[in-house]
Amino acid sequence: MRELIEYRAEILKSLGQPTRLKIIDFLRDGERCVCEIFPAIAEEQSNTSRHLNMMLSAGVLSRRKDGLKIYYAIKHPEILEVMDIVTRIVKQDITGRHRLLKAA
Amino acid sequence: MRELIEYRAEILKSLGQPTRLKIIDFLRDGERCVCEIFPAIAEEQSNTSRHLNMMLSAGVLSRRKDGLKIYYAIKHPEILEVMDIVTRIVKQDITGRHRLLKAA
DNA sequence: AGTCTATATGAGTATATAGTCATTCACTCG
DNA sequence: CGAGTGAATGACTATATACTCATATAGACT
Repeated sequence: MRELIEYRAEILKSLGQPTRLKIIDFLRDGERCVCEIFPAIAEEQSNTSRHLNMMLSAGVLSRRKDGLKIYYAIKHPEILEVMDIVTRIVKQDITGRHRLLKAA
Repeated sequence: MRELIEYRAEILKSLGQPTRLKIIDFLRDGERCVCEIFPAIAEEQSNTSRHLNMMLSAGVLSRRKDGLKIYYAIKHPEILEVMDIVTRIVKQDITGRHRLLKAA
């Protein structure tokens, strides 16, 4: 069961990159094909494809083919919970910083 | 507000590495000094120090000095929620895989 | 002051990552 | 079949990362 740690790290790492976060944010409302994703996040198709693939093999996304298009979606709704929690932490920390700055 | 994404990524990235996960797991029960942490996770003192520093500047850990010792702790309890969710995802995925393997 | 202890840092190495451009692959459909 | 479309991949570059060993810092204690 020691690989659990590797697996957990893989998931978290795959979420911890700005371009991939943009993808996750964009997929929040449901599955999208690559051709919708890369313009939405303003990245190259090839780069987007690599990031999608990485999140797929980390177990964060799922993939579905329909004709020529490949649709990616967030595989576990819990991923969105994680994102919400992290967003909450960030906002807390930022207001905390403001407080400190004002106090200084 | 666009830096929010960078900040979120920084937090998640800082959690997405096996050695750092071991540290987080070890700090689950409360603050510990470096001298307790690095033997517990079986890593070099210097390497441990760097990881602690990284998580500190990502806003994941807090730091307290007491005499010669430096105590690190998990800064936001929400971090543990995140870890629990991710663990749940991993376990789900693993049992899912087993099911698939058995079916095959 | 001098020693000892706990932590941090410099320097170096090997590997991983994100990104780009060009090309290939897998299909679909006329 | 052949053209055209959407997605993936090869090759490359630049930068970041994890780690190690050795050394530096900061503070405590005699």
